[in-house]
Amino acid sequence: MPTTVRAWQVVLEKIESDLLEGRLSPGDHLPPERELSTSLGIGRSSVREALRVLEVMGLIRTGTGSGPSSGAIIIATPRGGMAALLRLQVAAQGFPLDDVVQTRLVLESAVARALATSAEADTAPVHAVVAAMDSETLTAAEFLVLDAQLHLALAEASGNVVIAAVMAGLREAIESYVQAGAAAISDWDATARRLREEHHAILDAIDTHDSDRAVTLIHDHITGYYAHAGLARDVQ
Amino acid sequence: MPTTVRAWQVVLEKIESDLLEGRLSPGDHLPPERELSTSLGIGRSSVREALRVLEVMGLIRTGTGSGPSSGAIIIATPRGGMAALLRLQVAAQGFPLDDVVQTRLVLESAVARALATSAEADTAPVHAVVAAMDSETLTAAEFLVLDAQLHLALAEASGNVVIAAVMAGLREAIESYVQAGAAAISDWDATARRLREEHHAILDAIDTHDSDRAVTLIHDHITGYYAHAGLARDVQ
DNA sequence: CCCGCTAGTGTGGTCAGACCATTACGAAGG
DNA sequence: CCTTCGTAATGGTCTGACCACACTAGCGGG
Repeated sequence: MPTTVRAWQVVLEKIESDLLEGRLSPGDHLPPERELSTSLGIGRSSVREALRVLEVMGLIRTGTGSGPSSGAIIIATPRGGMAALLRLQVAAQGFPLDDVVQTRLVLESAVARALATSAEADTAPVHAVVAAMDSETLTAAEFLVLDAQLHLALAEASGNVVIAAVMAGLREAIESYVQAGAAAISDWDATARRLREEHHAILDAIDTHDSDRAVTLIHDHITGYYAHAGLARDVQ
Repeated sequence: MPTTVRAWQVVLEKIESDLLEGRLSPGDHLPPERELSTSLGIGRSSVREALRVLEVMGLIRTGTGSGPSSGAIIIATPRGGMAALLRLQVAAQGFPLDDVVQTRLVLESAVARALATSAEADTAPVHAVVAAMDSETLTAAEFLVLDAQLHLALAEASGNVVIAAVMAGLREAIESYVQAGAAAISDWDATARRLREEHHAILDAIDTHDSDRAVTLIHDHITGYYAHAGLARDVQ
């Protein structure tokens, strides 16, 4: 039992309960910091600590000045917060790299299966990214940026925002490792060619509703890259 | 491009880079707030905002007083942070309930398959929880607490801390809905009996390495509860 | 010499007040 | 009617102060 509730926790709980009770919804403005401070009987600095947490977690956006775009506004965009959390945990060694990769594997396999099974999934954004990656003039870094977009587009096409957010976060959390791995690959052009072919094959399997093949392909695609880049240790 | 880097971001970036470069590791103490403040040329209140973020994300633990357990200590326990993030996002409607349930489904199925496939997985903690749930004198709330522990124990047995953390967070994020669903079930005793049987069946499938059956059982177990409690709308 | 109490020190937790930068709005002046 | 400048509202930041807490060193009594 926490003997003492810290001041900023009071603010956090108040806002969370306001959200749950429907007193606050996406798009709404939070009361100004000074008003929250006086109404809760809590110093403004403590209020700010709570708002900072909400901001980093992607729940609010803050803006100075006056007018409709100022103040703290509920936005509920989970991407940034999830990415920050995962990135920091990986940095602090709370999340082993292998577990991150394996989780990606689980989620992407599920996404591929869902897309290949669904009849009305919209894969147009995925096709657009794959087409962009066909350019031969891309550097490794540019290629990897598009690759991240591709996997994110797949997750978004599945329509599950939780999976999309987690996958985007996982990918960003290991971004530096992916870049380092690319630098360690001697023949990048050949690797890029192979990756392009795999992307086309995955998309083809999805579009032809061959779900088992889609899952196998994306599984091999991910494990293949990490093995090739010398990052994986023990992926199933 | 962020035109202005806010003061607390500087602190966050400094600590993240210290973690990545190995200058900070789990168990280490952060410099005192006042020292960080002067060394970075940033006000103490801004330093505190950054530390608050790290604390809520489960990266550090703070303690007053002096001695080895005081100050800010790197702990990297992702559970609390993941749970807080998911809970708030669900509250703010950034994460639809259905997507949360579906993600649970994906992760738990993967966990069940991994456990049933692995030869040396230690399922003793899982058995202990299942045994505790066999008591007939449990209230619905107590039963659900144990149920949460059960699913968490399964995830932990798989050895993947990322999946375990996400699953624990997802479960906590929808805890209030699960409780509300239980209250809406008329014949709770019969439901509890059925859930117990399903738990035993799942564990049996895992122990006999019947992975397909384990996946099917856990899938039906979860979808069954949400449908019965009137929570699910569109789970695949 | 040893034990116990006490004053001191270092830490996070909190608050109050001040000032700045930015933005919008409105009134005054052309 | 349009432009311009002042004013207000808001977050962003810093400073300084005080409190609560936990340990530590040193003093005094036995």
